[in-house]
Amino acid sequence: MELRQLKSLIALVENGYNVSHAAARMNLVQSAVSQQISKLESELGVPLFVRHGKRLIGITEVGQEVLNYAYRTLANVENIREISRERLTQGEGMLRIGATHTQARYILPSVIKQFRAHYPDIELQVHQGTPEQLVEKAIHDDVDFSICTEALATHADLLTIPCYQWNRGVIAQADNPILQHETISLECLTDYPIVTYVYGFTGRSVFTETFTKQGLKAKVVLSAADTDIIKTYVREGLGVGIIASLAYVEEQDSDLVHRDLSALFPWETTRIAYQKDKYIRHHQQYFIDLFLKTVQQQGRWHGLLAASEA
Amino acid sequence: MELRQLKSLIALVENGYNVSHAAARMNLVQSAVSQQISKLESELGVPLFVRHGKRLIGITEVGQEVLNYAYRTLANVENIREISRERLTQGEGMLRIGATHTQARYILPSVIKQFRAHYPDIELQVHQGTPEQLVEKAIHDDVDFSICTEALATHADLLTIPCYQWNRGVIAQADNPILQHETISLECLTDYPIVTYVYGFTGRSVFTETFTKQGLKAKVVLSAADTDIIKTYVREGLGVGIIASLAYVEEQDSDLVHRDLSALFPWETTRIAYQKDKYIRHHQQYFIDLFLKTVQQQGRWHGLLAASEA
DNA sequence: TCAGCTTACGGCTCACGTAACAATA
DNA sequence: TATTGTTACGTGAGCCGTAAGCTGA
Repeated sequence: MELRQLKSLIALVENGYNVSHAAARMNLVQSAVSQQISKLESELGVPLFVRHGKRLIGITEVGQEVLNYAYRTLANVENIREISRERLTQGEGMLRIGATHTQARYILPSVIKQFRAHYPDIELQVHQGTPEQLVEKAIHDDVDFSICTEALATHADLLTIPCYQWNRGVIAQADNPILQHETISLECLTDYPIVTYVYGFTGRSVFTETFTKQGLKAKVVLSAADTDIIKTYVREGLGVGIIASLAYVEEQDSDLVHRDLSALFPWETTRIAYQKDKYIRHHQQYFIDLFLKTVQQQGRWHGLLAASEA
Repeated sequence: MELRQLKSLIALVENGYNVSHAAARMNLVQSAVSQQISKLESELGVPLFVRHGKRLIGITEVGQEVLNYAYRTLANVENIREISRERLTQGEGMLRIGATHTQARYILPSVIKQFRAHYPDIELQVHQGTPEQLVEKAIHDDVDFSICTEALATHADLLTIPCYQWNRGVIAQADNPILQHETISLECLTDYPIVTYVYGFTGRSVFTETFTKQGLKAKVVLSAADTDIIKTYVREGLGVGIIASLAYVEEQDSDLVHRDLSALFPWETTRIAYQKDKYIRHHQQYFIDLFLKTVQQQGRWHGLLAASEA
């Protein structure tokens, strides 16, 4: 068996079972790919593709299993290259972090500042996106890892490390009547117009679900993807904001009052996610360690750590 | 990069960095291996071996990392072969189970009986050994998986599945004075000559530790690797036996009296262990499922399952 | 001097490209 | 007929083997 054959297999599947396209993608002619596939099938003694006459129209069950291992095999080969590249370009290269706006704005700055001090020559890229996009980016190696709260459970190819937990708080203008309640309950919140995150971001689905479970419904008058926009509209008097508490910054937001709501909502866990079989370069590992250390020092962990790596 | 090169790398390390031996092992001449290693090193751009002049005397740090991925890569390739072999020889082949005497004698029979009914043409091999040997066998693929209680935590390359829990009981001849105690305590046990397992088997180390923690010391007059021998000497009147309760069989051992001691000792967890990256054939998976189902039906689980896969 | 690795060179295998053929839509 | 896959065949890259050259022990 040759790596060449596994590459052909993958290219073929990724190009809709079209040998010509796969060959073009590999900078080869059709016949070359055709031959490699034949060799692989004859060595294994099992057809890997479903054929209508000569035309390939699908993959067999065995083919699918082989394909999975072919991906892993080539990923390992890529890791070997990465290891040596690491050695050759130590302290150089780049670090591509996938993060939501909340992470990038409120959590990452202090970590990145420390990182830069240690690795001044590494180019840092912060890729923003929705949690779904970040998961995709991590899977397709468009980023080295993604930091997010949602949408991580779905993919089996990702390894996730729980980093910290957060919960919500309400922010309001100082004269807002909601602040006169001694303790703020869910029922009480439904009386006020709310500004919070859009679906898919920063725990919005859990937010909504919490009300639904109690048979309640929050009056969300505006939802936004990031906290700064929420604050802006709260300042405009559109309503009270419900945000991740970590996004309330005493110094900058002194015109707004923040009240903790962690008694009302479940704690959310933010995780770092990266490809399961990916080789982690030293500076990547350093960043992860730094991130964990930093959030730990900030006391951002609530409750017990559930052992949850797959 | 070529698989050939990774094979050379591995062969070289496994033959004490001796190119000639490695080549002989691969049925090649020295120069061939030498060339492949050169190619690999020049492609990666990093030396993988430590040299004294021309002689190889060790592996570099990078080399070690590359080696790890080389093993994984070739393991994946082997898995691909295994997948197709599976398809070609469905229902044939063999199942190689590593087990201690206790497993083989008291737990496996009913599982194996069911397995044979479903896969009559599969050759069954039960490889016995000490837990340490079984772990080694699993790692070196001398068995498909090993079933044991000890020595599993040590190796990172093994995946382990908790299967069932067991604890100890005392067995004694009906007229033995120990049976007159209403409840048997650790202190009480120290008064009697004890026959139990040797170190490394069936929880012996935990057994000893339990006494030590209480500042006690059991008077072990004879230790053996398997329960049948312990029973034999108990019948000879040498002392009272302390065995895994599951090894007391009402029908066969009616001449001996069994008293449960699970209040005194920690529960032990028996696990199935196999290579992390190994491809599991259908009949292997079937056996594992059958084993789990059977011990579960027998109610052999005590307490909560700790999520413990690595 | 021996054991052991590298380098040079030649034969041979085999992967790829060209091209003719086959089959499907 | 256009598109796509297979088969046949020639060429060239490269792998392995032989053998000569180095280099420590």
